[in-house]
Amino acid sequence: MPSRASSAGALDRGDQTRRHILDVAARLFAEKGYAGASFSDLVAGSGLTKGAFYFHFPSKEALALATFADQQERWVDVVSRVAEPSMKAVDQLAAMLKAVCDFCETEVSARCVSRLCFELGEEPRLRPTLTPYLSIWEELIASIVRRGQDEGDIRDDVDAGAVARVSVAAWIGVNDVATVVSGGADLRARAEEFLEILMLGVRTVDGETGGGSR
Amino acid sequence: MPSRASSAGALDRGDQTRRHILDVAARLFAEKGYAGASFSDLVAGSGLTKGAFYFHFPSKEALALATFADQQERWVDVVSRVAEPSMKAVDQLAAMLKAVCDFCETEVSARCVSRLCFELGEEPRLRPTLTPYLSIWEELIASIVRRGQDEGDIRDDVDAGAVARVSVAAWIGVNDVATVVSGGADLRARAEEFLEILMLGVRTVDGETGGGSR
DNA sequence: TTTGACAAACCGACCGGTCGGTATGTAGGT
DNA sequence: ACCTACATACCGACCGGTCGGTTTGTCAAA
Repeated sequence: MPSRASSAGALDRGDQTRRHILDVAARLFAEKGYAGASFSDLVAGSGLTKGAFYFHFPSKEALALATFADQQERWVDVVSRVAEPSMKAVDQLAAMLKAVCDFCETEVSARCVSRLCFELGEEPRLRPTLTPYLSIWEELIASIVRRGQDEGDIRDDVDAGAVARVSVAAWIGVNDVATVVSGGADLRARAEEFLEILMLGVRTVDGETGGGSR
Repeated sequence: MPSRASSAGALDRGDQTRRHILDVAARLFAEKGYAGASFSDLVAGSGLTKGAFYFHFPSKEALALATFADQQERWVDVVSRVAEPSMKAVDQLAAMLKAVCDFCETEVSARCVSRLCFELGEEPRLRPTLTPYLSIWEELIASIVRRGQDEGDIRDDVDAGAVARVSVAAWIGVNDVATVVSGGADLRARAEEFLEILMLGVRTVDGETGGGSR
């Protein structure tokens, strides 16, 4: 019996450390940004040493990229969890917005994705790695908007892609503004304000069959 | 009788230097952010020396704050220049958006205002200095929206303040996204997309007297 | 079952360079 | 002479990164 199973608790020690490093990095990058969070900060923040860091990641930049990818996955998880097939598209959009607000309120590290995206994106070399992050959201939202059009809740004469692009950008801006004016306290209020105004324009008028609000 | 007037050409040499430093700082802060632009970068970027910098500004932070304030004034100038009393409010909003797009396209340093606002705003101590920047825009836009309501072009049942808050946040997000996905090339397209969708919701329906679109 | 070879995981001292900041010097106008 | 407006030299702390060494876990031969 080459036992097989056993290997638990030992072989994945490295994975655990890697995970820990990623979590700490996400928090610090979210708080201080890429340039603002020094390697020493990261080392001190975890209980580890430089050697451990550089064993798992070849450079600070690579660590940031890995952190970015890791946290992006969490965002995708959070958002896809609210998708119930029975839900109407317009309700799903609202639920998604609520979910990301919850996420931002409970996890300080949530903001690291957008911060890293924009700070690292300054370097044109890294853009191909970063921009898909935005595309994913834009495409996801666009597809839901199109479904909303099929369901008759969203006007047919609006460009689903444009709605998606605007929504993503607005969310990012709302997040930034809320952070600086209130430390994130009024994030939810501002986000709901946006959704309300957006829906004012794209929703079909009650009682109509869809295809323009007048 | 202490001469007074004459002093031209000599006394304002310092002002010129200060101006030059501010311009260089604006460009570098816009490109690299506060933490990313080192003092040495700033010194090297201008043809000057550290001594000159520290004569005019007591610290890097003070320089950043001064740069922020200086560039913010330019934004106010750019926007207020498009305001003609004869213009209808809705047209003025569109003109303002066009003006800020132009500004961002021609002046790379334009972005330093928002970057500094958010990066320095991380420090709660500086928020009281920074947040008025956002309030100014929100209040300016809100007042124009209210005028649009008086003129019957904007629905009475929308909250002008909310429209303003959303617009400012959306603009900031649009600017960020456009920078990272295209280096700013599609800023105008994305900005117009936003205005279109916004207007879809807040504008009164043609032929109606104003006060709700249905 | 012990043992020993080997690799993965981690440590921490150390590197050259750069950070923001200061102290001192000095040219030139008034 | 004195003050403004710079230049220069220098500081300690810290930057991201390297490296030789130690520990920890894996597996196979004895």
